[in-house]
Amino acid sequence: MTAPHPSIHAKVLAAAVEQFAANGFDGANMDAIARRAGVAKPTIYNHFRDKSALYLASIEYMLGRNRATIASPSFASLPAGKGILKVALELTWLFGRDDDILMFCKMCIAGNERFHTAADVFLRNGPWRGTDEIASLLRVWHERGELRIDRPSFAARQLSELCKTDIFDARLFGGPAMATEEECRFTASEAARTFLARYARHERRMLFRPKTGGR
Amino acid sequence: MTAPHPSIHAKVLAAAVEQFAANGFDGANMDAIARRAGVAKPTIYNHFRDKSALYLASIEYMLGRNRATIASPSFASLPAGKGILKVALELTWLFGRDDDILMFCKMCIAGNERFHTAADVFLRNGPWRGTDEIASLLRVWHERGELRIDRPSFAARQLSELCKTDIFDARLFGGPAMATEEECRFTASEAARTFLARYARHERRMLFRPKTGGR
DNA sequence: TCTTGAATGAACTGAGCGGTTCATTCGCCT
DNA sequence: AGGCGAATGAACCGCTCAGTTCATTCAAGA
Repeated sequence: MTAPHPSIHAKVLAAAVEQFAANGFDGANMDAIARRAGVAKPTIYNHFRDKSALYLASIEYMLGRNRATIASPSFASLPAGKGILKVALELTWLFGRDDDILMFCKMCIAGNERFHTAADVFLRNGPWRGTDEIASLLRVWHERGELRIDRPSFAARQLSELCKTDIFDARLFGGPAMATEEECRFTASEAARTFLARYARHERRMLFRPKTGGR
Repeated sequence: MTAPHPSIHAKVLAAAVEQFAANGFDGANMDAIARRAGVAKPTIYNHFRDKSALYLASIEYMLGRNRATIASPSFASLPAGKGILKVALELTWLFGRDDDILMFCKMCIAGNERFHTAADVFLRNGPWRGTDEIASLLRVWHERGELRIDRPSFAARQLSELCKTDIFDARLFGGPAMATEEECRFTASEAARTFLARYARHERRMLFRPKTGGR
Protein backbone atom coordinates (compact mmCIF):
# COMPACT_ATOMS: atom_id res chain seq x y z
CA MET A 1 0.00 0.00 0.00
CA THR A 2 1.18 3.52 -0.74
CA ALA A 3 0.22 6.43 1.50
CA PRO A 4 -0.19 9.97 0.06
CA HIS A 5 3.34 11.23 -0.02
CA PRO A 6 3.86 13.93 2.67
CA SER A 7 6.55 15.75 0.71
CA ILE A 8 3.94 16.51 -1.94
CA HIS A 9 1.91 18.26 0.72
CA ALA A 10 4.75 20.64 1.45
CA LYS A 11 5.64 21.24 -2.18
CA VAL A 12 2.04 22.10 -3.03
CA LEU A 13 1.72 24.41 -0.04
CA ALA A 14 4.92 26.24 -0.94
CA ALA A 15 3.76 26.70 -4.52
CA ALA A 16 0.33 27.78 -3.34
CA VAL A 17 1.76 30.41 -1.01
CA GLU A 18 3.82 31.72 -3.89
CA GLN A 19 0.92 31.91 -6.32
CA PHE A 20 -1.59 33.30 -3.85
CA ALA A 21 0.90 35.91 -2.69
CA ALA A 22 1.67 36.94 -6.23
CA ASN A 23 -1.81 36.97 -7.72
CA GLY A 24 -4.38 37.01 -4.97
CA PHE A 25 -7.04 34.38 -4.40
CA ASP A 26 -8.99 34.89 -7.59
CA GLY A 27 -5.88 35.48 -9.63
CA ALA A 28 -4.18 32.30 -8.48
CA ASN A 29 -4.56 29.49 -10.97
CA MET A 30 -4.75 25.89 -9.82
CA ASP A 31 -3.01 24.69 -12.97
CA ALA A 32 -0.20 27.14 -12.31
CA ILE A 33 0.11 25.95 -8.73
CA ALA A 34 0.28 22.35 -9.90
CA ARG A 35 2.89 23.20 -12.52
CA ARG A 36 4.89 25.21 -10.00
CA ALA A 37 4.79 22.37 -7.50
CA GLY A 38 5.84 19.88 -10.16
CA VAL A 39 2.72 17.87 -9.51
CA ALA A 40 -0.38 16.83 -11.44
CA LYS A 41 -3.56 18.75 -10.77
CA PRO A 42 -5.62 15.76 -9.57
CA THR A 43 -2.87 15.12 -7.05
CA ILE A 44 -3.58 18.47 -5.46
CA TYR A 45 -7.22 17.51 -5.06
CA ASN A 46 -6.02 14.29 -3.50
CA HIS A 47 -4.49 16.34 -0.70
CA PHE A 48 -6.85 19.33 -0.40
CA ARG A 49 -10.59 19.37 -0.82
CA ASP A 50 -10.72 22.47 -3.00
CA LYS A 51 -9.14 25.82 -3.65
CA SER A 52 -10.49 27.37 -0.47
CA ALA A 53 -9.10 24.54 1.66
CA LEU A 54 -5.73 24.97 0.00
CA TYR A 55 -5.92 28.70 0.64
CA LEU A 56 -6.63 28.24 4.33
CA ALA A 57 -3.87 25.67 4.64
CA SER A 58 -1.48 28.08 2.91
CA ILE A 59 -2.21 30.78 5.46
CA GLU A 60 -1.40 28.51 8.37
CA TYR A 61 1.67 27.13 6.63
CA MET A 62 3.08 30.55 5.87
CA LEU A 63 2.34 32.02 9.27
CA GLY A 64 3.86 29.03 11.00
CA ARG A 65 7.12 29.65 9.19
CA ASN A 66 7.30 33.32 10.10
CA ARG A 67 5.93 33.40 13.60
CA ALA A 68 8.69 31.40 15.21
CA THR A 69 11.27 34.13 14.96
CA ILE A 70 9.35 37.15 16.22
CA ALA A 71 9.43 36.41 19.90
CA SER A 72 11.99 33.71 20.29
CA PRO A 73 12.00 32.44 23.89
CA SER A 74 15.74 32.86 23.83
CA PHE A 75 15.20 36.63 24.03
CA ALA A 76 14.04 36.17 27.61
CA SER A 77 17.62 35.78 28.74
CA LEU A 78 18.50 39.24 27.43
CA PRO A 79 18.07 42.42 29.48
CA ALA A 80 14.71 44.04 28.73
CA GLY A 81 16.10 46.92 26.70
CA LYS A 82 18.04 44.69 24.34
CA GLY A 83 15.22 42.15 24.16
CA ILE A 84 12.58 44.72 23.26
CA LEU A 85 14.81 46.05 20.55
CA LYS A 86 15.29 42.55 19.15
CA VAL A 87 11.56 41.95 19.08
CA ALA A 88 11.03 45.33 17.46
CA LEU A 89 13.58 44.53 14.79
CA GLU A 90 11.87 41.25 13.98
CA LEU A 91 8.54 43.04 13.75
CA THR A 92 9.74 45.85 11.50
CA TRP A 93 11.43 43.32 9.28
CA LEU A 94 8.18 41.46 8.99
CA PHE A 95 6.11 44.57 8.31
CA GLY A 96 8.63 46.21 6.07
CA ARG A 97 10.39 43.50 4.14
CA ASP A 98 8.27 40.36 4.00
CA ASP A 99 6.25 40.01 0.82
CA ASP A 100 4.23 36.93 1.72
CA ILE A 101 2.74 38.36 4.88
CA LEU A 102 1.85 41.53 3.05
CA MET A 103 -0.03 39.81 0.27
CA PHE A 104 -1.91 37.54 2.63
CA CYS A 105 -2.94 40.59 4.61
CA LYS A 106 -4.31 42.12 1.46
CA MET A 107 -6.09 38.92 0.50
CA CYS A 108 -7.73 38.48 3.87
CA ILE A 109 -8.91 42.07 3.87
CA ALA A 110 -10.12 42.00 0.28
CA GLY A 111 -11.96 38.73 0.54
CA ASN A 112 -13.33 38.78 4.03
CA GLU A 113 -16.93 38.65 2.91
CA ARG A 114 -16.50 35.40 1.03
CA PHE A 115 -13.95 33.80 3.35
CA HIS A 116 -14.53 35.14 6.81
CA THR A 117 -12.80 32.04 8.12
CA ALA A 118 -9.61 33.04 6.29
CA ALA A 119 -9.41 36.30 8.20
CA ASP A 120 -10.01 34.40 11.43
CA VAL A 121 -7.26 31.91 10.67
CA PHE A 122 -4.95 34.74 9.77
CA LEU A 123 -5.63 36.86 12.82
CA ARG A 124 -5.49 33.96 15.23
CA ASN A 125 -2.34 32.33 13.87
CA GLY A 126 -0.61 35.56 12.93
CA PRO A 127 -0.95 38.86 14.78
CA TRP A 128 -2.70 37.52 17.86
CA ARG A 129 -0.47 34.55 18.47
CA GLY A 130 2.52 36.74 17.73
CA THR A 131 1.53 39.35 20.27
CA ASP A 132 0.65 36.62 22.76
CA GLU A 133 4.18 35.34 22.54
CA ILE A 134 5.52 38.86 22.93
CA ALA A 135 3.28 39.27 25.95
CA SER A 136 4.86 36.20 27.55
CA LEU A 137 8.26 37.74 27.11
CA LEU A 138 7.01 40.98 28.63
CA ARG A 139 5.73 39.06 31.64
CA VAL A 140 9.17 37.58 32.14
CA TRP A 141 10.79 40.97 32.22
CA HIS A 142 8.03 42.26 34.48
CA GLU A 143 8.61 39.44 36.94
CA ARG A 144 12.30 40.17 36.81
CA GLY A 145 11.59 43.79 37.73
CA GLU A 146 12.99 45.31 34.57
CA LEU A 147 9.64 46.40 33.19
CA ARG A 148 6.47 47.50 34.86
CA ILE A 149 3.50 46.38 32.77
CA ASP A 150 -0.02 46.01 34.10
CA ARG A 151 -1.51 44.75 30.83
CA PRO A 152 1.10 42.72 28.95
CA SER A 153 -1.17 41.76 26.06
CA PHE A 154 -2.21 45.30 25.38
CA ALA A 155 1.35 46.51 25.70
CA ALA A 156 2.53 43.86 23.25
CA ARG A 157 0.00 45.07 20.73
CA GLN A 158 1.10 48.65 21.28
CA LEU A 159 4.66 47.62 20.54
CA SER A 160 3.52 45.84 17.42
CA GLU A 161 1.64 48.91 16.21
CA LEU A 162 4.62 51.13 16.91
CA CYS A 163 6.70 48.93 14.66
CA LYS A 164 4.42 49.65 11.72
CA THR A 165 5.18 53.35 11.84
CA ASP A 166 6.22 54.75 8.48
CA ILE A 167 6.76 51.39 6.82
CA PHE A 168 3.58 49.37 6.75
CA ASP A 169 0.76 51.60 5.47
CA ALA A 170 2.61 52.54 2.32
CA ARG A 171 3.07 48.88 1.51
CA LEU A 172 -0.45 47.86 2.44
CA PHE A 173 -2.01 50.49 0.23
CA GLY A 174 0.69 50.86 -2.38
CA GLY A 175 2.99 48.47 -4.08
CA PRO A 176 5.04 45.80 -2.36
CA ALA A 177 8.13 48.01 -2.37
CA MET A 178 10.25 47.01 0.58
CA ALA A 179 11.32 49.36 3.28
CA THR A 180 15.07 49.69 3.41
CA GLU A 181 17.00 47.97 6.16
CA GLU A 182 17.89 51.42 7.44
CA GLU A 183 14.24 52.47 7.69
CA CYS A 184 13.40 49.26 9.50
CA ARG A 185 16.21 49.72 11.98
CA PHE A 186 15.16 53.30 12.62
CA THR A 187 11.50 52.48 13.14
CA ALA A 188 12.43 49.57 15.39
CA SER A 189 14.75 51.63 17.51
CA GLU A 190 12.22 54.44 17.87
CA ALA A 191 9.48 51.95 18.71
CA ALA A 192 11.65 50.40 21.39
CA ARG A 193 12.52 53.79 22.85
CA THR A 194 8.92 54.91 23.03
CA PHE A 195 7.83 51.58 24.47
CA LEU A 196 10.54 51.61 27.12
CA ALA A 197 9.89 55.23 28.00
CA ARG A 198 6.48 54.08 29.10
CA TYR A 199 7.17 50.65 30.52
CA ALA A 200 10.81 50.46 31.65
CA ARG A 201 11.34 50.64 35.38
CA HIS A 202 14.57 52.59 35.80
CA GLU A 203 17.00 54.64 33.83
CA ARG A 204 14.95 54.61 30.72
CA ARG A 205 17.08 57.20 29.00
CA MET A 206 20.20 55.15 29.44
CA LEU A 207 18.99 51.99 27.78
CA PHE A 208 20.19 53.09 24.40
CA ARG A 209 23.27 55.00 25.29
CA PRO A 210 26.05 52.53 25.94
CA LYS A 211 28.74 55.13 25.22
CA THR A 212 28.77 57.77 27.91
CA GLY A 213 28.34 55.72 31.05
CA GLY A 214 25.24 55.02 33.12
CA ARG A 215 23.56 51.71 32.13
CA MET B 1 -34.83 64.65 -23.97
CA THR B 2 -33.91 62.62 -20.92
CA ALA B 3 -30.46 62.83 -19.39
CA PRO B 4 -28.94 59.84 -17.56
CA HIS B 5 -30.47 60.06 -14.14
CA PRO B 6 -27.89 61.32 -11.61
CA SER B 7 -29.48 59.48 -8.69
CA ILE B 8 -28.68 56.22 -10.46
CA HIS B 9 -25.05 57.27 -10.57
CA ALA B 10 -24.98 57.62 -6.80
CA LYS B 11 -26.88 54.41 -6.12
CA VAL B 12 -24.54 52.41 -8.33
CA LEU B 13 -21.47 53.94 -6.74
CA ALA B 14 -22.70 53.21 -3.24
CA ALA B 15 -23.40 49.60 -4.17
CA ALA B 16 -20.04 49.31 -5.92
CA VAL B 17 -18.13 50.56 -2.89
CA GLU B 18 -19.91 48.02 -0.76
CA GLN B 19 -19.14 45.12 -3.08
CA PHE B 20 -15.56 46.08 -3.84
CA ALA B 21 -14.78 46.61 -0.18
CA ALA B 22 -16.28 43.29 0.81
CA ASN B 23 -14.99 41.08 -2.00
CA GLY B 24 -12.04 42.77 -3.63
CA PHE B 25 -11.83 43.84 -7.23
CA ASP B 26 -11.90 40.37 -8.77
CA GLY B 27 -14.42 39.08 -6.29
CA ALA B 28 -16.92 41.85 -6.87
CA ASN B 29 -19.70 40.77 -9.18
CA MET B 30 -21.28 43.21 -11.60
CA ASP B 31 -24.63 41.44 -11.40
CA ALA B 32 -24.50 41.69 -7.63
CA ILE B 33 -23.70 45.39 -7.84
CA ALA B 34 -26.61 45.93 -10.20
CA ARG B 35 -28.95 43.97 -7.97
CA ARG B 36 -27.72 45.81 -4.88
CA ALA B 37 -28.20 49.16 -6.58
CA GLY B 38 -31.68 48.18 -7.71
CA VAL B 39 -30.72 48.82 -11.29
CA ALA B 40 -30.41 46.81 -14.51
CA LYS B 41 -26.94 45.71 -15.53
CA PRO B 42 -26.87 47.51 -18.89
CA THR B 43 -27.73 50.69 -17.04
CA ILE B 44 -24.46 50.43 -15.19
CA TYR B 45 -22.59 50.21 -18.48
CA ASN B 46 -24.56 53.25 -19.59
CA HIS B 47 -22.91 55.21 -16.80
CA PHE B 48 -19.47 53.59 -16.58
CA ARG B 49 -17.34 52.21 -19.36
CA ASP B 50 -16.37 48.99 -17.59
CA LYS B 51 -15.57 47.45 -14.24
CA SER B 52 -12.29 49.33 -13.87
CA ALA B 53 -13.91 52.68 -14.57
CA LEU B 54 -16.53 51.91 -11.97
CA TYR B 55 -13.83 51.01 -9.48
CA LEU B 56 -11.92 54.24 -10.02
CA ALA B 57 -15.13 56.24 -9.83
CA SER B 58 -15.92 54.52 -6.52
CA ILE B 59 -12.60 55.64 -5.10
CA GLU B 60 -13.23 59.25 -6.07
CA TYR B 61 -16.74 58.99 -4.72
CA MET B 62 -15.39 57.91 -1.33
CA LEU B 63 -12.73 60.58 -1.44
CA GLY B 64 -15.36 63.28 -1.81
CA ARG B 65 -17.31 61.85 1.11
CA ASN B 66 -14.47 62.00 3.62
CA ARG B 67 -13.01 65.21 4.78
CA ALA B 68 -12.06 64.29 8.30
CA THR B 69 -10.03 66.75 10.32
CA ILE B 70 -8.48 64.98 13.22
CA ALA B 71 -6.18 67.69 14.52
CA SER B 72 -8.17 70.86 14.92
CA PRO B 73 -5.84 73.89 15.22
CA SER B 74 -7.90 74.92 18.23
CA PHE B 75 -6.22 72.12 20.19
CA ALA B 76 -3.02 74.17 20.11
CA SER B 77 -4.32 76.36 22.91
CA LEU B 78 -4.65 73.38 25.24
CA PRO B 79 -1.80 72.11 27.40
CA ALA B 80 0.07 69.32 25.65
CA GLY B 81 -1.26 66.52 27.81
CA LYS B 82 -4.88 67.43 27.25
CA GLY B 83 -4.26 68.17 23.57
CA ILE B 84 -2.59 64.84 22.87
CA LEU B 85 -5.45 63.06 24.54
CA LYS B 86 -7.94 64.97 22.40
CA VAL B 87 -6.08 64.05 19.23
CA ALA B 88 -5.85 60.43 20.38
CA LEU B 89 -9.58 60.36 20.99
CA GLU B 90 -10.28 61.70 17.52
CA LEU B 91 -7.99 59.05 16.06
CA THR B 92 -9.46 56.13 17.95
CA TRP B 93 -12.93 57.29 17.02
CA LEU B 94 -11.88 57.32 13.40
CA PHE B 95 -10.25 53.90 13.51
CA GLY B 96 -12.83 52.31 15.72
CA ARG B 97 -16.17 53.85 14.86
CA ASP B 98 -16.11 55.39 11.39
CA ASP B 99 -17.54 53.16 8.70
CA ASP B 100 -16.65 55.26 5.67
CA ILE B 101 -12.96 55.34 6.41
CA LEU B 102 -12.98 51.62 6.97
CA MET B 103 -14.73 50.97 3.66
CA PHE B 104 -12.30 53.25 1.95
CA CYS B 105 -9.30 51.46 3.36
CA LYS B 106 -10.70 48.12 2.28
CA MET B 107 -11.46 49.45 -1.19
CA CYS B 108 -7.97 50.74 -1.76
CA ILE B 109 -6.39 47.56 -0.50
CA ALA B 110 -8.79 45.42 -2.49
CA GLY B 111 -7.68 46.70 -5.86
CA ASN B 112 -4.25 48.18 -5.39
CA GLU B 113 -2.45 45.51 -7.36
CA ARG B 114 -4.11 46.81 -10.47
CA PHE B 115 -4.71 50.46 -9.61
CA HIS B 116 -1.91 51.77 -7.50
CA THR B 117 -2.83 55.39 -8.31
CA ALA B 118 -5.98 55.17 -6.23
CA ALA B 119 -4.03 54.12 -3.18
CA ASP B 120 -1.62 57.03 -3.69
CA VAL B 121 -4.44 59.52 -3.66
CA PHE B 122 -5.86 57.90 -0.57
CA LEU B 123 -2.59 57.90 1.33
CA ARG B 124 -1.82 61.49 0.46
CA ASN B 125 -5.22 62.90 1.32
CA GLY B 126 -5.96 60.56 4.18
CA PRO B 127 -3.41 59.25 6.65
CA TRP B 128 -0.55 61.45 5.57
CA ARG B 129 -2.45 64.71 5.60
CA GLY B 130 -3.88 63.75 8.97
CA THR B 131 -0.50 63.06 10.50
CA ASP B 132 0.86 66.26 8.94
CA GLU B 133 -1.78 68.20 10.83
CA ILE B 134 -0.88 66.40 14.02
CA ALA B 135 2.79 67.14 13.39
CA SER B 136 2.03 70.87 13.20
CA LEU B 137 0.36 70.68 16.57
CA LEU B 138 3.30 68.79 18.00
CA ARG B 139 5.62 71.51 16.76
CA VAL B 140 3.57 74.10 18.61
CA TRP B 141 3.87 72.23 21.88
CA HIS B 142 7.54 71.66 21.23
CA GLU B 143 8.13 75.38 20.71
CA ARG B 144 6.20 76.05 23.86
CA GLY B 145 8.52 73.70 25.75
CA GLU B 146 5.86 71.24 26.83
CA LEU B 147 7.06 68.45 24.55
CA ARG B 148 10.47 67.54 23.31
CA ILE B 149 10.19 66.10 19.82
CA ASP B 150 13.03 65.93 17.34
CA ARG B 151 11.01 64.41 14.51
CA PRO B 152 7.42 65.67 14.73
CA SER B 153 6.19 63.88 11.61
CA PHE B 154 7.50 60.54 12.74
CA ALA B 155 6.15 61.08 16.23
CA ALA B 156 2.75 61.97 14.82
CA ARG B 157 2.66 58.72 12.92
CA GLN B 158 3.71 56.82 16.02
CA LEU B 159 0.78 58.35 17.86
CA SER B 160 -1.52 57.41 15.03
CA GLU B 161 -0.32 53.81 15.09
CA LEU B 162 -0.72 53.63 18.85
CA CYS B 163 -4.34 54.64 18.43
CA LYS B 164 -5.02 51.58 16.29
CA THR B 165 -4.11 49.22 19.10
CA ASP B 166 -6.78 46.59 19.71
CA ILE B 167 -9.46 48.30 17.65
CA PHE B 168 -8.41 48.58 14.02
CA ASP B 169 -7.10 45.21 12.86
CA ALA B 170 -10.19 43.33 13.90
CA ARG B 171 -12.33 45.72 11.87
CA LEU B 172 -10.04 45.71 8.87
CA PHE B 173 -9.99 41.94 8.67
CA GLY B 174 -13.40 41.19 10.06
CA GLY B 175 -16.75 42.83 9.85
CA PRO B 176 -17.45 46.52 10.31
CA ALA B 177 -18.43 45.95 13.93
CA MET B 178 -17.67 49.15 15.78
CA ALA B 179 -15.43 49.34 18.76
CA THR B 180 -17.32 50.48 21.82
CA GLU B 181 -16.87 54.02 23.07
CA GLU B 182 -15.27 52.55 26.15
CA GLU B 183 -12.68 50.63 24.13
CA CYS B 184 -11.89 53.74 22.12
CA ARG B 185 -11.44 55.84 25.24
CA PHE B 186 -9.19 53.21 26.75
CA THR B 187 -6.98 52.84 23.71
CA ALA B 188 -6.79 56.61 23.31
CA SER B 189 -5.81 57.17 26.92
CA GLU B 190 -3.16 54.44 26.79
CA ALA B 191 -1.83 55.80 23.52
CA ALA B 192 -1.56 59.28 25.00
CA ARG B 193 0.18 57.96 28.10
CA THR B 194 2.74 56.00 26.10
CA PHE B 195 3.30 58.89 23.75
CA LEU B 196 3.76 61.39 26.57
CA ALA B 197 6.03 59.04 28.48
CA ARG B 198 8.39 59.35 25.57
CA TYR B 199 7.89 62.94 24.50
CA ALA B 200 6.61 65.01 27.42
CA ARG B 201 9.13 67.28 29.06
CA HIS B 202 8.15 67.32 32.77
CA GLU B 203 5.94 65.55 35.20
CA ARG B 204 4.72 62.99 32.79
CA ARG B 205 3.17 60.86 35.49
CA MET B 206 0.94 63.68 36.68
CA LEU B 207 -0.69 64.42 33.34
CA PHE B 208 -3.41 61.86 33.79
CA ARG B 209 -3.71 61.60 37.54
CA PRO B 210 -5.51 64.55 39.02
CA LYS B 211 -6.97 62.40 41.82
CA THR B 212 -4.78 60.35 44.12
CA GLY B 213 -1.31 60.24 42.70
CA GLY B 214 0.30 56.87 43.13
CA ARG B 215 -2.19 54.23 41.91
C1' DT C 1 7.68 -11.00 -8.86
C1' DC C 2 3.05 -9.74 -8.14
C1' DT C 3 -0.32 -6.67 -6.05
C1' DT C 4 -2.14 -2.44 -4.66
C1' DG C 5 -2.94 2.13 -4.53
C1' DA C 6 -1.08 6.60 -5.40
C1' DA C 7 0.60 9.82 -9.11
C1' DT C 8 0.22 11.25 -13.93
C1' DG C 9 -1.54 13.95 -17.84
C1' DA C 10 -4.58 15.04 -21.08
C1' DA C 11 -9.02 15.75 -22.13
C1' DC C 12 -13.52 17.09 -20.55
C1' DT C 13 -17.58 19.29 -17.90
C1' DG C 14 -20.00 22.83 -16.13
C1' DA C 15 -20.50 27.01 -13.90
C1' DG C 16 -19.53 31.91 -13.23
C1' DC C 17 -18.78 36.22 -14.99
C1' DG C 18 -17.70 40.53 -17.90
C1' DG C 19 -19.85 42.65 -21.36
C1' DT C 20 -23.52 43.06 -25.23
C1' DT C 21 -27.91 42.81 -27.76
C1' DC C 22 -32.64 43.86 -28.38
C1' DA C 23 -37.30 44.35 -27.99
C1' DT C 24 -40.07 46.69 -24.66
C1' DT C 25 -41.42 50.06 -21.22
C1' DC C 26 -41.12 54.29 -18.73
C1' DG C 27 -40.92 59.19 -17.93
C1' DC C 28 -39.83 63.91 -18.98
C1' DC C 29 -40.44 67.87 -22.38
C1' DT C 30 -42.87 70.41 -25.94
C1' DA D 1 -50.88 63.68 -26.92
C1' DG D 2 -46.87 62.33 -28.87
C1' DG D 3 -41.93 61.67 -29.37
C1' DC D 4 -37.37 60.80 -27.74
C1' DG D 5 -33.99 58.93 -25.09
C1' DA D 6 -33.06 56.49 -21.02
C1' DA D 7 -34.08 52.26 -18.14
C1' DT D 8 -35.38 47.42 -18.13
C1' DG D 9 -34.71 42.45 -18.13
C1' DA D 10 -33.86 38.46 -20.14
C1' DA D 11 -31.28 36.09 -23.07
C1' DC D 12 -26.90 35.52 -25.04
C1' DC D 13 -21.52 35.36 -26.26
C1' DG D 14 -16.95 34.18 -25.23
C1' DC D 15 -13.83 33.01 -22.18
C1' DT D 16 -11.58 31.46 -18.05
C1' DC D 17 -11.08 28.26 -14.68
C1' DA D 18 -12.26 24.99 -10.69
C1' DG D 19 -12.89 20.41 -10.37
C1' DT D 20 -13.46 15.46 -12.54
C1' DT D 21 -12.69 11.38 -15.35
C1' DC D 22 -9.92 7.67 -16.94
C1' DA D 23 -6.62 4.97 -18.84
C1' DT D 24 -1.87 4.48 -17.80
C1' DT D 25 2.48 4.47 -15.18
C1' DC D 26 5.15 4.09 -11.06
C1' DA D 27 6.78 2.43 -6.67
C1' DA D 28 6.61 0.11 -2.30
C1' DG D 29 5.64 -4.03 0.43
C1' DA D 30 4.98 -9.16 0.89
